[in-house]
Amino acid sequence: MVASTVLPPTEHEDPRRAKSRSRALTAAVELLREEGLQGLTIEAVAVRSGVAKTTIYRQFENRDELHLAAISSVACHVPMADSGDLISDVTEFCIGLDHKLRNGDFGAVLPTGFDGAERSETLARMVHDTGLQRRAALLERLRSAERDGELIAGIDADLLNSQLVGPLFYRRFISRQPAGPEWVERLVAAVLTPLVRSSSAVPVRGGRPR
Amino acid sequence: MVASTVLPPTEHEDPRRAKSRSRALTAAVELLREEGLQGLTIEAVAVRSGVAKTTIYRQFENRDELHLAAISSVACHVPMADSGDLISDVTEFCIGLDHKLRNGDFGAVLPTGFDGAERSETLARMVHDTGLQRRAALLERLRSAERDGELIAGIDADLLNSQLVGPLFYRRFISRQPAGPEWVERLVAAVLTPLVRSSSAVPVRGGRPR
DNA sequence: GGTGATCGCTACGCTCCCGTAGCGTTATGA
DNA sequence: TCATAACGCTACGGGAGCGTAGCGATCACC
Repeated sequence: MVASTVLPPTEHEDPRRAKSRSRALTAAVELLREEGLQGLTIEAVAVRSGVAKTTIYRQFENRDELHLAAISSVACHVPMADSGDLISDVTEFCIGLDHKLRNGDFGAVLPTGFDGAERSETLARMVHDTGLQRRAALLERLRSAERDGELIAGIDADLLNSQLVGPLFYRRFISRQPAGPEWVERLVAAVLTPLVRSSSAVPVRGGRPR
Repeated sequence: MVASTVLPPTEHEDPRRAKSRSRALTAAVELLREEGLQGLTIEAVAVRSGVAKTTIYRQFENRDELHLAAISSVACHVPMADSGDLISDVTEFCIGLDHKLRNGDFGAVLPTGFDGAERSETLARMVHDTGLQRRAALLERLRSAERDGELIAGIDADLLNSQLVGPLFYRRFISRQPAGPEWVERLVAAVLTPLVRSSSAVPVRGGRPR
């Protein structure tokens, strides 16, 4: 996906080529941060990066391809621990995700793709793929908890993913409300507590796990 | 909010003015649907609506203001019933919201504002305000259920709002997964069942759902 | 050290869109 | 009826950005 226009797939790549692409992508991400999709123009990237416009066109066919590459260049990895304590692992995971949504390049650049994804299949897939690693990690952890008997059997892992991660994205991009570690902690507790086997079923409320 | 450039607030408005604005806004929404924010230009709106470019400038200072007005013009109302059965009321409400997110102008136009909201305070407020009625209706219904004893006491209504509505937005705009009435029903059940008092029915964690 | 790939630079034509001005025409409301 | 407010139309200067072409200089690799 997002292949450069002319690239030797496995073979050795000319370091000059790699460097100019890297500089262009960095500038593109900065521009997206500061001015949004509107500010992402080939000309602006050229000026900021110091890479000649012609050189940029040698690696990216047009602005859309550069945009795509910029988004995929900031895809982030959120680590998922498996300590045996599901709720604390997932809480940590969600706190990490929330932090990346609100501080890193990832969260800043992602919304530049939402509108385009409505009409571009490629961009839609890119926006979607952005969450694949995260979703896979979460699902795997949930299933492992199910196997270990920490969770009740028959959980709907995909539904749980939406329940855990959806509110974070929602508050960050749509309702634009604050979140923060304590809030995320409450969210995870509310979602998972009713599903864990051992603990008595005390739902949500002022619980203070960990 | 989003006041027209030159408008007599309460006084009678010239019907010619109202009509040209309405036609312009309709065209703007269509363009946003079909081509996204990129396609929203004063010239394109003029051509499509049949309203002269100069006339559009007489009512909207620039593209951003027109964009803002277009978004606020599609703000939708989701009705909330109070039948005494909380889960069925909320389920219906969420199904209605999901439907509007995926079919109406509202869901099509909203993402055109996500990127800009990162940098424009006005647009951010607009995107946020888009959910005010919905949030208020949901919160009110939750509190009424709490008063009636249908819900346990001490619920965090704002958290619940994010839990119920967040996943819908998330799947619509970010993960781009399908939803549908059955899925929404499962979501609402998962979120609310652990909190309803008379939980003789369908405990999510009960014996052995399988 | 030689060869080919890559770069930076300048320049260009082109398109789109901006926002304004001027003017005659038409509909509104007093 | 009549003043005026709003309209549509045309025209314009200007800026931004696109994408390409041609060139000499430089760097990587054999």
